[in-house]
Amino acid sequence: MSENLIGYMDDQGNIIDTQSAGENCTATPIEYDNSEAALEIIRHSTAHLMAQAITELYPNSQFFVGPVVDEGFYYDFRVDEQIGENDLKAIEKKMKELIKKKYKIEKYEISKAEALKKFSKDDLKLKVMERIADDTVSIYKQGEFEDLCRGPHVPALRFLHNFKLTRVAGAYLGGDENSEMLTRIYGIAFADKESLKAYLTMMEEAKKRDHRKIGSEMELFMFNEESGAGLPFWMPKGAKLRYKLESILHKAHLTRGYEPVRGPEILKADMWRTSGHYACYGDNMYLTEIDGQEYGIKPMNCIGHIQIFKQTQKSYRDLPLRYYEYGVVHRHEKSGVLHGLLRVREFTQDDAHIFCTPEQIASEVIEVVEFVDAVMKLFNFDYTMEISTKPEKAIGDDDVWEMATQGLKDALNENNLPFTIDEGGGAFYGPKIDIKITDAIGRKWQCGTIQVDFNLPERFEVEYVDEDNTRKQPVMIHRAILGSFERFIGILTEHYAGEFPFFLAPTQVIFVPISESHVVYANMLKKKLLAEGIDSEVYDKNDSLNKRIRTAEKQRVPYVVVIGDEEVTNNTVAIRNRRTREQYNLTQDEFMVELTQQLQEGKI
RNA sequence: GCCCAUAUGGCUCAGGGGUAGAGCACUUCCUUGGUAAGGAAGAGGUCGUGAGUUCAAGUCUCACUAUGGGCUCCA
Repeated sequence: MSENLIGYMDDQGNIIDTQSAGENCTATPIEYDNSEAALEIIRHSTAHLMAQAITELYPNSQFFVGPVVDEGFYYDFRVDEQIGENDLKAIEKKMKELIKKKYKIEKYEISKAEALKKFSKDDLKLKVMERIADDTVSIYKQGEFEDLCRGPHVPALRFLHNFKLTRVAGAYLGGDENSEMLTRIYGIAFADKESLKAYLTMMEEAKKRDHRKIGSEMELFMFNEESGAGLPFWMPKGAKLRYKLESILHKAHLTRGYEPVRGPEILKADMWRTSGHYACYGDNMYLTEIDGQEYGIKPMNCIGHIQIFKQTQKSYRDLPLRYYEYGVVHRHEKSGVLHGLLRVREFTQDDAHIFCTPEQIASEVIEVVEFVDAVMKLFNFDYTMEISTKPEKAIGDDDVWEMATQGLKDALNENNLPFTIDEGGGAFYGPKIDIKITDAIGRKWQCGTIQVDFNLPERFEVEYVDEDNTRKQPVMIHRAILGSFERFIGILTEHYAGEFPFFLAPTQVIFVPISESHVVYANMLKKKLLAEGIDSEVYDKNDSLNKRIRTAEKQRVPYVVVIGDEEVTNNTVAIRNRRTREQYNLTQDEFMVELTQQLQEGKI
């Protein structure tokens, strides 16, 4: 047996640890390294080692589950003491002490009945066993410590060295909000020191591009304690960035046959009763009273668009009719889930509603999907699509749901677009396709969404006159591509680490005149750029040249342009291109051509 | 909402039961410099909010507010 053998993998991809495998196991051996299978074993055992250390430090602790997850492992447990980040070091130290005792990890099996008796005083273990169907359970033992566990584990503690406990958190027992909250400690482990170090470095890098950090460094947006949580303020730089994104998208909507509309921010509560939001979404709505009547601030824009559609009589010739709005909505998100721009209580959706016939659903959905793809390509985003089906809390008939869901699947299938299914994840009024993009730290965020809705047109009695002069009900397709400007800009910021493409950068050019005599030329160029819709600044503060270049660079602007005697005399510019990290000289005309070309890149 | 942590000048942070420090930023002056920090002087905070303990509280306790890490991943 190899020194480095820590388990086997059978034909089905199941991991068998050395404790479970017989003497002559013929399955593929798993060596101690950073392979997926090896890491799973190592991390699982590290979780146990952590539990053992916690038991020694906090003798009253009781353990629930300690699985391996995408990034490392965790263990949920109940403990009398409060454990904070500062206690993690002590636990790590104890873990290292335990390793020195060179325990083997042994396994034995007992019947479930015996196990129930053995752990009769441990209600968490009993809870765990409730979820086990088998008649026998396995127990792993290392030194004095033993734990009910399915495995797999490394043969001995000597395989565990390169780990780090990363954070302590609270977690509901079984993930149920109404259950008791246990303490959870997360950790990570690798087969070698270098990989652990690389992982920790990567986490540091991810922190550096955190949109909250960059957003405050670049003065894009802010929050304010006195004003309330989850309510973002857009500072001049952020507002410029946002305006550019809005403009790009505005043009893209017009070329795709959308028409701009706008509804009020607040509507009578009866509207929300009719729509079903009051019943299904009321907990998340901000309600108020005006002149003795209840009103609700809109959490969605659909109602406004429906009213506009209904204002004039529509013919089948008007369909598909596409209304779009940068709709400001308010939603009461739980305080604990707020997160920078990625989860806020007031945000602006790039929202549209397409009124069409059932026959037009597939082609409209395809067009939206193409629109989504164009936007994602513009920013080089990877994204995935997911179809969500009927949730528990829903309105509308089952067969209506079925028809709409099938419509979405057909649209994607016919175009060979891959998707996954989220059973029960739909909105209460219809099935949907969600577009999820991955941010710099690998987190997935739902951005765009395409939702088919047969319910609202019925509830609001939306109609059009068909070819045969009868009144029919159109279908509504709700869709957003960015999702919200807030979240999307948050993700963009992390994606680009603040180095936005030229067509989005809040300040696109910074001029640094070498001395006072060059300021006039710089200001003239600034004006010229502004006429082309390009934002620039002139850094003529009384600082040294080097200092001003440094300050300009730190702003992450695409172009820093130095202006001196040479440039003024020859009508040229000396460019520092921050995106390509190159330095070169251009004539004024060449410069204008280069910039306007880059503006064009933002066209979709 | 729940668990844990954090909250000091605009920003980043140090300090720590006896009435606050640094760097950057800011203001003024000198310097007019060719590609990532020239020099000098100066202004600015009562330590998130409220209450309590104490002769004395940024410093201890409690509440609140805000921020951060979590709350699907099954022995």
